[in-house]
Amino acid sequence: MKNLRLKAARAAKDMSQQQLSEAVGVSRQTINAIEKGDYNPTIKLCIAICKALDRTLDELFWE
Amino acid sequence: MKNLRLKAARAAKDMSQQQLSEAVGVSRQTINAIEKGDYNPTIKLCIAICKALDRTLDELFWE
DNA sequence: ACAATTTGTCAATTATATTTTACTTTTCGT
DNA sequence: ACGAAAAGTAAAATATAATTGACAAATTGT
Repeated sequence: MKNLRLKAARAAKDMSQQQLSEAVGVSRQTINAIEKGDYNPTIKLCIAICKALDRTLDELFWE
Repeated sequence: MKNLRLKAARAAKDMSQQQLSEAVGVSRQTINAIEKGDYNPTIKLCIAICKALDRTLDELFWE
């Protein structure tokens, strides 16, 4: 189950996975894995991602 | 930084930490630690907690 | 078509979320 | 006041999130 909302929100900000990973302080592979959907980030990281992309938890991570 | 919204939402459902932990499939200590605020659950667990308490991520975990 | 950037993916390691057991302290009903 | 349930806390073990390095595949600009 890919997270396409995250991918789209990142695209809307014209950021690469690399740039988002730096903005948020994790590795690029972590962002890639989250978008790919094969794991389960911490809430703290989700919140950091939301802030970097000007979205809320519900918008990017609620099902 | 305690999570008082979580504590309140659980109280509103009249559930003990034990009952919530069982509803969600984790240990009681994990629920306790999240309410106490000294760590950082996974998004998957947060979503399960929200569903058990009929709340959304933004209501319980957004800052 | 070519070069450069971005993305996808893998294996090995490190950091940390979660479990288990166990004990103390609060809270609440009777 | 008493006992039982609920909540708070801690140490050690286990599961898994996240890192690092590296390389292939796909995308984008010129």
